[in-house]
Amino acid sequence: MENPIETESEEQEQEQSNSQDSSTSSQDRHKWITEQDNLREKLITADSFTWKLPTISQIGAEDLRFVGGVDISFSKDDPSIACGTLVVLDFRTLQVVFQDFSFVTLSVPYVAGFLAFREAPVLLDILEKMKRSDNPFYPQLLMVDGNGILHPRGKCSTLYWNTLHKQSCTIFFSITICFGLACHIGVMANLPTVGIGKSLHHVDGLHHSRVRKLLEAKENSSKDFIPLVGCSGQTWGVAMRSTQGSIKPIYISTGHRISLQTATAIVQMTCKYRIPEPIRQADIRSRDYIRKFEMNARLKQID
DNA sequence: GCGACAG
DNA sequence: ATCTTGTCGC
Repeated sequence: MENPIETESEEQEQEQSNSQDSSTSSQDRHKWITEQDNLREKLITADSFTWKLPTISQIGAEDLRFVGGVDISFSKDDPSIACGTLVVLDFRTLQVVFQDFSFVTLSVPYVAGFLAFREAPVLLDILEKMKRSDNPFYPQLLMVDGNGILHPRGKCSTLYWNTLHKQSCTIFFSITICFGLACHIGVMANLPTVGIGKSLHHVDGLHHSRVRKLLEAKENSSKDFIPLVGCSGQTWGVAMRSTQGSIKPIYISTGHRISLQTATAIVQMTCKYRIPEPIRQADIRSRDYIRKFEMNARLKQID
């Protein structure tokens, strides 16, 4: 009888001997995996902060006040040119109180499961710059455009037949590695972070069909929260229907130093639209910034 | 071997 | 991520 834990080492690498794609070699993937493993040792998935969650009735000085949002937009002219953006919102008013941008040329490609190695460096730079300057608006919590622990890396798994749902499922073991962009930024910046996914990253038997069924089962309320419980029994995050009648939910997961419960509550309070306001503002302003940059580049061409 | 694969 | 058109609603 095989011990299922032994499948742990079956980290299957696709050998890319293709010389064209030097930037995603298996050596790179190996380095990335090791780095994720190391950073994950510092991951905290429970509430770990000094501020408090404001209540409707009373406002305290120690309440959460400054919530950040980060996003990256790309040039349509040159896809390697990107604009990293950090915004900070006042949690009470949801108004933007700080914004900063940074242009970069990205050499690391997007590889599913390794988004952080492409996007985190720019965003961490902007955060670090803000912290260095002792800016009073430095965020107490950061929302990230991408997942937290809802992340499929390191499939230490086995297939089994789930008679209840009449489908085959993948069991994950405790050694499962889950460390998305939000975790990566959270640990590196030592900041509470929440991951916001706009589409579902398949983990532990969680597929669109399964989530859709769970959503349809709760049609009465305007704001729904569906725990994303995988076949193994682990809760990876929450699917949230943030807008009334919206078919497409957002996917919330713990990044760092926050529990899923607290994260969900805060995201709900910042949702004027489908996407929570810190992420939405970062996205809008980032696009705007790169659009103006491209307009300038066009004008210079004419000269 | 094939499909799937956050942004 | 980005490319796309119109359309509905305030």
